Amino acid sequence: MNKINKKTEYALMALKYFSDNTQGPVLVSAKDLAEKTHTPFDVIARVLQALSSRGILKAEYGVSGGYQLVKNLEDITVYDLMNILESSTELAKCLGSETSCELSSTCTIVSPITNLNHRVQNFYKSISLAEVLHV
Amino acid sequence: MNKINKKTEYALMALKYFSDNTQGPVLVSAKDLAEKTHTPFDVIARVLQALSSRGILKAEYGVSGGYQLVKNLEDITVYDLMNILESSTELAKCLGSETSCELSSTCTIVSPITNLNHRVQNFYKSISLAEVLHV
DNA sequence: TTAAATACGATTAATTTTGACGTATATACA
DNA sequence: TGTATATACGTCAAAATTAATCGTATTTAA
Ligand code: FES
Ligand code: FES
Repeated sequence: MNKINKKTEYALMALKYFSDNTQGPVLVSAKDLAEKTHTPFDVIARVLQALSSRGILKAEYGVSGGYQLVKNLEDITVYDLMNILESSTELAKCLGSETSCELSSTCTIVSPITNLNHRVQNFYKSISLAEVLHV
Repeated sequence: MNKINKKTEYALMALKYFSDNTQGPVLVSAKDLAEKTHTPFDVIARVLQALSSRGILKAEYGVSGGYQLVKNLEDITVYDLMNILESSTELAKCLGSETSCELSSTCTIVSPITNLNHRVQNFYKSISLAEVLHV
């Protein structure tokens, strides 16, 4: 289906909000972001946690806590984001995990798929979030 | 999830079989291809029908019938194949169909997603099946 | 006439994605 | 020091999508 999932979409919305509102308060809570982006709280909360654990956001606990953008969008690629939020960035199930192609020895297109997979990943690695969001 | 679906995978297998066996008989039946590629008959049969309806294969009815490759793999792009066999080639549900982004006016990333979508599609349009399969 | 092949509508099964619930932990502030 | 508010995360259920199957019609060589 070649689609990015909702989590990646929500992440783009959140990051766009951060980069569009550099004047306002630095810390923005998950609740606020859910409202601003019209996304379900539970889901975007998870997304923010994931971005935080990967050093893109910084989390502040407590009453007036929230998240802060701490990485430059120029330095994050679309591939990075997918890697954090998609269940898998591989073009086929067999790639990447322990269920290796070589084991299922009947497959006739291991090397074509592997090759295409690399090309797609390199493509996504070549695009920064700054490029995507500042259009 | 960014994955190609099984139908696209099976199509690659079938097309690879055709292009690897230019010496043998020109017509190959769905049954044969299912055996050669170790794929479920019903599914690959549908795939072959789809490729046939789009002018990539030519179908021959009857007892000694089957399919024949009638298009040059150089002239088919990965995008073409996805367009034939994937439920959608768009990066987000809202793109392309009648459920337009503009209608769901709360979305904050319509133009970024649209832009990224074009880039991805152009990327897939730039790769031919010959390039993919002859590695 | 019959067997073997394509064509396709409809349905079911399997998998993946999305969202929700419950609870633990941390911190500012009254 | 208690309370409200915020992040963190394990688990589960619902929804959507993908994959596979069943049944039947049509075409044609032998
Ligand atoms: S088993 Fe990996 S491409 Fe087929
Ligand atoms: S509605 Fe189309 S990208 Fe959000």
